[in-house]
Amino acid sequence: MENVAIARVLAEIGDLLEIRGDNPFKIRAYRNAAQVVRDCGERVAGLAAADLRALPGIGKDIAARVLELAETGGSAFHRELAAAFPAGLLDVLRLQGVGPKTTALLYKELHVGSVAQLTQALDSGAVRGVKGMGPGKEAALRKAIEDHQSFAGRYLASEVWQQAHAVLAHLSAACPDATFDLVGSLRRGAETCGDLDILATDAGPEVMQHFTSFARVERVLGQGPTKSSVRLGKGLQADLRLVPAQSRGAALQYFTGSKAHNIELRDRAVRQGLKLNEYGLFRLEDDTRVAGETEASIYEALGLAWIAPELREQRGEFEAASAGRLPVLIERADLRGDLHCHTTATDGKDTIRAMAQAAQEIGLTYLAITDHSQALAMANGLDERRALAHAAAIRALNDELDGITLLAGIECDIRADGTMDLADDCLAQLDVVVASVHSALSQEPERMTDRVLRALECPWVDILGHPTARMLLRRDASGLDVEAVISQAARLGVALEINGQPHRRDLHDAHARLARDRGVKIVISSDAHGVAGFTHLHWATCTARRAWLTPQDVLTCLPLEALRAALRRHRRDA
DNA sequence: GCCGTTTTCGGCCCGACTGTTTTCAGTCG
Repeated sequence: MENVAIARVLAEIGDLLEIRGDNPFKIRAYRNAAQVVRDCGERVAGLAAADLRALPGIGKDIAARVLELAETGGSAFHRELAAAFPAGLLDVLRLQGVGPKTTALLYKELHVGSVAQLTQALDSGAVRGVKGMGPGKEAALRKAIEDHQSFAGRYLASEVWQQAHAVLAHLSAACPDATFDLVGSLRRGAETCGDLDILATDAGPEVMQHFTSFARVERVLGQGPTKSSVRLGKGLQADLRLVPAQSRGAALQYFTGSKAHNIELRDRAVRQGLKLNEYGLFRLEDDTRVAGETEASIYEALGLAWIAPELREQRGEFEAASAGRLPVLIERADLRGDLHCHTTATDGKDTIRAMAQAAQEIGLTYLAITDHSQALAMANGLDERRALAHAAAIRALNDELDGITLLAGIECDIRADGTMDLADDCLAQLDVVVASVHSALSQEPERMTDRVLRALECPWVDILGHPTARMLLRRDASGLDVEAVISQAARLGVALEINGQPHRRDLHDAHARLARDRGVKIVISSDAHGVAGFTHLHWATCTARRAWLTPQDVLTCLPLEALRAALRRHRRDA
């Protein structure tokens, strides 16, 4: 059983306990454990009880449930809880504005067990007969159902980024003296976002009116003097909070999250006789402000170094910050080259020359052209003859370029049986080979793993591209045993890619961190299919930072000659 | 249900907004 599947069951136990009205701290414990499992780089299904219990937030009971899930694929406790309520009740719980109390009330009073039954209860007028349900609630429920049907609920970070900048441009024009910060999951560099969070300082309450009257606002969900929420196009919810300038640091900290990080930080404050909220850090005894104008002042007052937003996921950042062992995280500007992109030779939109110029303009000093191999017929993939001719053209262009060096590479398909799509003597003549899986994605986990392990045996494979082939919000990762692949990559000196396409972000952060810990080098790639695609390096860097990576962990931070020497084909220690 | 440099028992983050309440509960982040 994969981590995401185990995490799903644990989270659902939390939801069901909540409807049942159970101890809120028990509910939190299950949700917290679900997050820990989801973020764990290793497969928790493969861990022994003692190792499970070593994970933060997993104690005796939850460890036993995880073991049971790993062994049997199910949990008796989960089945028992689920049997007590209709399956559709969890959908009711997830409606906007509907919490556990309302869900339980509707179920108890009206036997509402699904969104469809809630619609019926609204239409029949039964809802308004329930105590506490007025016309306002009734209308809110109808809107929530409407939203539930039209919005899936999560958005790619890159989509939210675009909307965010449109909102910021509008607000900045309306309130030129105000300061606006993007906070929430977007600031943490997350892969997907549930909403968009914006913080305003140095602004009057009229900023709320400007916000809710923005042209792209489809619905105002709430408006007050310091907090407003709106629904933008495609259903994305955006929240704006206004705080005084002296609280900007505290509010940045608070609204950036994550929730788990904030709970721990507040807990630390309480243990030191302090109280932390979005307005500042205060002494409990007399409410004296201790810090709040900057984020760093808050962390410092709590005995911690400032923690980069990407690390705020309660994955060991507090221990590192208090011990002075936080990593100096990689930044986009540390990247000296890109080893994965496409041109018009296959499915790219721009020529070799245009790609080279675009890469140079963003500060790169080398670029590997890695078009597709023949198996990707749909993309006009290259056979051996075309691949070598393409390589010759790439190298010839180097004579005309100044300030950037092109490498002749290929993104070679890994066939369903694990053999490479191009002959060894062809691959040997190239400067760099990225091996990737593009087909037969539904293979059984064992077969998929064997396939990739076999591909890595090919001595000319330097990099494994987008290892799990997942597509965020579209399809799950393949059944690949990533830990086994990491071990093989470490043994053979193959680098693993963090692919920056916004819907890939593959490897994801937890696996990239594990790979680094096991001695595997990482490559940060754009997989650009046109000059605009180099912006993907930003998203790959976000993932690398969330994986705690430093420039020393990433091959593409090396200058060209050192990079060449570090590629698997040239490694002396391999 | 988890956890421990005050603790193996007794805690566990905190404030804004909404709708239904005539003083507050529920939800959200």
